[in-house]
Amino acid sequence: MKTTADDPAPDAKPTRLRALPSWLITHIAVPAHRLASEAFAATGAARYHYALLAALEEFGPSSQAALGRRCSIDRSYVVGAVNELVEKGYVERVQDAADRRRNTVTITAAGVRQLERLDSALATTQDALLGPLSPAEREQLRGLLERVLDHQAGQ
Amino acid sequence: MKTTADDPAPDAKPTRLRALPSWLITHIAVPAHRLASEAFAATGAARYHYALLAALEEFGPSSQAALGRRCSIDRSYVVGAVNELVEKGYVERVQDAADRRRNTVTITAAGVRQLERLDSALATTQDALLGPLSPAEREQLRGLLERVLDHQAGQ
DNA sequence: CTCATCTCAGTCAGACTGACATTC
DNA sequence: CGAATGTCAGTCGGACTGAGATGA
Repeated sequence: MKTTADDPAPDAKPTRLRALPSWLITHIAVPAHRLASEAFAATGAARYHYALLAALEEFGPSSQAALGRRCSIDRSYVVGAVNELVEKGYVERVQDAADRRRNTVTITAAGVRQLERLDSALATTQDALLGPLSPAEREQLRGLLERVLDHQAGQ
Repeated sequence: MKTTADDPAPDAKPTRLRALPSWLITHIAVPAHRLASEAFAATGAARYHYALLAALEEFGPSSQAALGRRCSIDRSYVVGAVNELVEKGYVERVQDAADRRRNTVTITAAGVRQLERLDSALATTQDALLGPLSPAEREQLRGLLERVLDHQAGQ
């Protein structure tokens, strides 16, 4: 007897939710975060290491505050993450002579190598995340997401 | 003097991050979540109300466990959310006569009206989230996200 | 004086876990 | 017995806040 809706495809999602970009995004964010964390852990990296190394490699030596702004990371976390990176020899932290409030953080050669290791670990991750999407579709998705993020950053 | 990378566009994001779908998604998820929460609050709804009402409207009366599966909500939260919806008169909860472990939850006429209010509140939200994307691009994005989510659900 | 930087301590909501009684 | 349901308690890492010391 079919009094309740328990029988058919017990985990079918309501079409209203599937039609809602914000719902799709917040739910995809969960595996996206998990996959990235696993890739980091497997490469001996932690939470914000990749973003920090990427910013240092691209923009050169920076203060911790600037790093935080560039990577959308709170300055409180930058402290700890830079500590870890220093300990592993991936960055150097020296007090800025011109502005002695600041620490100038610089990526090392070992840091660049670690960044490249993380690059390839993350490439695998993106495959697992995007699954059946073709390269063209992935780029399409990436471009659309980039525009959405830019719009939000401009708010 | 330009010894550090603090000067140019102080919040420019590293291209490595912008190239990473998982980074884009997890960062867009933050405003997406915030915008939806605000829309819910403004309509007198809370956390999971929309998903639950949508599932009930589409699939008919369901047990709380089935609701949780359909909406990807832990059954612990379903309890509280259904309590709130009952209190507001948007759903009814009665013990299932055939299986007395279960509560059968049914949406009311007032619940359908509330669902429609939430529909239009969320439509505004999607505009704020997706900003400059054309309708065709939004549908393209939505379709790609849907395929990614389906792939993750199948994992 | 005001502001930015770095650092650490504390807070706080949200996601998850475990346990339990009930019923199939 | 094992499995599912509804319910409630507790736990736990992650995001955020505030304050304080230093210096521009």
